[in-house]
Amino acid sequence: MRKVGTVEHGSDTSRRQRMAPEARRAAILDAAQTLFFARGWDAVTIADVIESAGISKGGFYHHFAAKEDLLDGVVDRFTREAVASAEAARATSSGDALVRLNAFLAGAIRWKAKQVPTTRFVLDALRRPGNDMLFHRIQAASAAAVRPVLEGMVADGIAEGRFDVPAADLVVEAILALSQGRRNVVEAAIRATEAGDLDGATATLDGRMAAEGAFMDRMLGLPPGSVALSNPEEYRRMLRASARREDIPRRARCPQAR
Amino acid sequence: MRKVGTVEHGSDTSRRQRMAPEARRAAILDAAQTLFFARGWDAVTIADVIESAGISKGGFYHHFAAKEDLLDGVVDRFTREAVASAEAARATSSGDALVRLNAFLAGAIRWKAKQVPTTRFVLDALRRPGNDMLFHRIQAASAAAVRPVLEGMVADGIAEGRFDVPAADLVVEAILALSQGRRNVVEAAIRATEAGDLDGATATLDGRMAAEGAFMDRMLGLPPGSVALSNPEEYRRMLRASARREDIPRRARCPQAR
DNA sequence: TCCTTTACCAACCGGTGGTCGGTATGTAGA
DNA sequence: TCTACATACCGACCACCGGTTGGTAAAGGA
Repeated sequence: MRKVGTVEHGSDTSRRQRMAPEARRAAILDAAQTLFFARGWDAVTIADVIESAGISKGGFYHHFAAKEDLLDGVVDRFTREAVASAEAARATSSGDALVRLNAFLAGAIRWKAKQVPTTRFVLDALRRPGNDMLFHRIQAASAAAVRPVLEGMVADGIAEGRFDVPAADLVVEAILALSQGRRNVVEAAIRATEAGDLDGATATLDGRMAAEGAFMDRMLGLPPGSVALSNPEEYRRMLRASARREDIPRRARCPQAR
Repeated sequence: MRKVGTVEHGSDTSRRQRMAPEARRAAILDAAQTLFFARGWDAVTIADVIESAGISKGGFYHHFAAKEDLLDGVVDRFTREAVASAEAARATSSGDALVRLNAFLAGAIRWKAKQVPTTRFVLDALRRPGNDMLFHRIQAASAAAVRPVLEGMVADGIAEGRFDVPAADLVVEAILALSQGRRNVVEAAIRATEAGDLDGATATLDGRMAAEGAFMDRMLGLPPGSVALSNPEEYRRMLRASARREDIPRRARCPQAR
């Protein structure tokens, strides 16, 4: 038996409003996502989350069994968005396989651009130890979500006799890897933009995308210039938008500087 | 001031043997590596490591500033081995760029085969939350170590007029991604081997490697069959060897089943 | 022999994820 | 309207983990 005494656990002043379960869950998830993106996985404590979400520790553990469930929730949200975007791009586009592929890729890039805050965070945090987990999970989940769509498009192109590939699954793997490797270029471009060199940043990013297009032409057995990823105006617009956002403030206290 | 009293800190019975710094460091690193590979990053505590290495907590922190340094040490070892293997393959091979590339790839695959215990661990643990970090670090460090070698070989081939590629850096990215994506196939092949289907496993693995070769032919602008990765006899031998090893035992106590 | 450095130790600490007994707010049936 | 049960929520408490600290003894040079 524990010595609890006559403590009034739920005094009227401290008791919070009762919310619908899904709403409370979403609110906690929102708070957690913001904090994770600002500080990284292991720099965020349950105490931070419950303070930000306005709930007690016990209340938190009523909705989530463990801290890891927060990660799952955030990653799930990303995955769902990516899938929805990819499926939408696939559904709305018409024409032959190449046209649809171009539309899909453009849509995916545009979705990625909307994720610049996240990207920015990942760029900052990639080398910081505590964020490996969050980064890895998001990347793996996104790739897993996009892969089947890409596979379908490549298979369609082959079936239509439009694409000529020796190994379709390897092509998909390579395309996925390219989009992940693009991160470094985007990082450089964003930094250059913030440093004032919008022209140089645009050239860098557009050059990378043109090279990716040429590479995909080669992989899919298409004549050069078929996969059209070069789009300087759009990239300029994206970079300019990315430079305008504010950084999410970091935690004030820093327990050990190491 | 802390109340220490007259405690005998280093009684004769408990004081350990004094070792050479590098030897002790290596011993701790060995213990840590075994534990990490068996249980994963965050399931291993400092207490586990020091118990396994036969040293006190204070002694541990004399050699390592933080738990993360253990990770760095383990990953560094891997990276160094990969680099050494790659450089050796590059140095010993003679002939034109294609011959050297084939020799290099064969050497890299053979090195990977020696890592089957690790691979086995990663395969088991990839979905377990605690190992994301270890997995991600090893993969990133290996890729970072191999990338410059690959870049050099591709550049050589282009300079010799042997390869025809639109974007060399993207080709390297794709090759790296292919070797990482191969993991899933290796996983399936090892499982099949352990289930008794050595022929099927060999066919699966060799098929994948043949496809990778064909894909690289395409990327490098070479006639089909140039990059020779198909080698059923060797893969059969590797798989048979991989099936013979024992699993590292897991931790006995499990704090919460969750 | 003395002194400095170094390898090592045990106790301790702040903080973190997670648990537990208990309380208030619904809501369904009598 | 009263009662009974499920559920949203609370906050004190706990085990334990990574890391710090003050101190000890062996090694090694002068």
